[in-house]
Amino acid sequence: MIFKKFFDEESGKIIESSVMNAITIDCVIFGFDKGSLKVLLIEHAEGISKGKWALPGGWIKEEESIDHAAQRLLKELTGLSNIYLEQLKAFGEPDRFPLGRVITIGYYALIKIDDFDIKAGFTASDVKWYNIKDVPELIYDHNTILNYSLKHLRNRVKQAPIGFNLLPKKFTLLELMQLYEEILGIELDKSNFRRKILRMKLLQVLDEKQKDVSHRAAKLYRFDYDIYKKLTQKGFNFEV
Amino acid sequence: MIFKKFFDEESGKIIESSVMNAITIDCVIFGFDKGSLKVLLIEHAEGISKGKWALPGGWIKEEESIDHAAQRLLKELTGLSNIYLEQLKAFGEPDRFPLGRVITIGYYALIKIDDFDIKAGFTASDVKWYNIKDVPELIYDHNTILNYSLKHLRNRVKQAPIGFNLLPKKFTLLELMQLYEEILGIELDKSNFRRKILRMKLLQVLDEKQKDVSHRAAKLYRFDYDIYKKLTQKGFNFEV
DNA sequence: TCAAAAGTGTTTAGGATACACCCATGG
DNA sequence: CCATGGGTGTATCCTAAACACTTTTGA
Repeated sequence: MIFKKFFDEESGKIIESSVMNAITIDCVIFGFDKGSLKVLLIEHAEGISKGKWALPGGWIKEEESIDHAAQRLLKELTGLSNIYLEQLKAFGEPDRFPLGRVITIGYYALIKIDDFDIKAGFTASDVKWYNIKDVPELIYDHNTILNYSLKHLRNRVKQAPIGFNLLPKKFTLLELMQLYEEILGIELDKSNFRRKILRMKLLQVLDEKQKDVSHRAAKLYRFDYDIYKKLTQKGFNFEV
Repeated sequence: MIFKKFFDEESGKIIESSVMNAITIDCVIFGFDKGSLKVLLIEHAEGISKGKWALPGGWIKEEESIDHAAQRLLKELTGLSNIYLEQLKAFGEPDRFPLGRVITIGYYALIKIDDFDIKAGFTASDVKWYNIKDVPELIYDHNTILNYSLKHLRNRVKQAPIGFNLLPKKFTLLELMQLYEEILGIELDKSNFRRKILRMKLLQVLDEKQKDVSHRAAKLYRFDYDIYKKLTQKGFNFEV
């Protein structure tokens, strides 16, 4: 039986717990800020990868489900809970990890950057949001995992309105459009985008407008998850 | 180090090889025959699940990638190689396997039933194509895995022309339409389906017709993978 | 000559696309 | 009064969908 150290929230202490020894979880956490898609990376503080950047990840406890492990790790690493988190796939090349055979299960999350402060966990010396275009070389196969996630995100965002998880609760239509433009790498027509997105009836207009902008203030909208659930039940396509 | 028995093709003997001890692979193999979607199941010949039906699956060797393991297992179990095989996702509830903590990685394949004979492998006492609607209770969480695959297949089939993997090389448009109807559980309009599918330019008309049918013989078509590759490169949607 | 499926044609409604234009606001 | 983005309107083209119709062939 292998034991690893964890930070226990209830007691506030570092405890040891048994973990599965050939499987890890790695999380690709996407954010969106100032018109750019970003990913959360950590710098390893110890071990063979000390000083190198990596996707946040960790070990699966013996008694928890893998989904739970992903949620737990994300909470430990970012402070966030109850967010959009999805399994990507398992990565299992025999040589992906230099110290033995370890398969990792990739998860990805979309979060609202403004909702929380990031802070380096106890095996990380630093944690930073990287612009997708400026990601450095990462440890192991983490660049592969990231690229796969990105491809997956581009597909998923066209199937379901998951992009909203990257925006603040209240947003303008232009912000939403720019999010899609950034993720998909395409240009969209303002007028047509408005019509398309509003026709879907997924957005609620708020009785509120932008402030402190040096031009006509735009209406604010919010995404209505209940409406979305009703629409998905009878099959619903989200092409932009 | 844990060892398991394998059938070695080169020597024709049963050999022992080291495997990863907390991870398995399970395969959902879909087929299509006489208008019905089918799945390949095996009956366990030994162990705690003796006499029960299950998805074909097995252990991952220490030195092989998980994709390779899936391909190998599929070959051992069905005789088929080099076919459309995709990772689904990992299933990791802590209680999914009764004798310990084992995470399984699900794969699925679409194959042409007529292309090969199925035969029970050496830890299986029987192997059978089950109509999707008649699948019995399976071991562990295999029903969950199967249901997930089915949902996934229904989605995937709308994104990419993977359905062709289920049909014989030469097929009629009506057969193709019935395949989609069966998988998606919907009814399609013959005329509109023809137009839509032919406009995509994915099919090559053959200089051949159906034989031995008691009505007007239909033209035979085949799917052209090269054309498909060209089309996908510039983003290509496959809604039916 | 009938049944059954192959295959074609036509009409209509609604969405996609492109693009011109007016509106509101801060500087 | 101008720059900037917010927001609306419209003409054109294309496709989806519904459905009626003709053709071919074996029994």
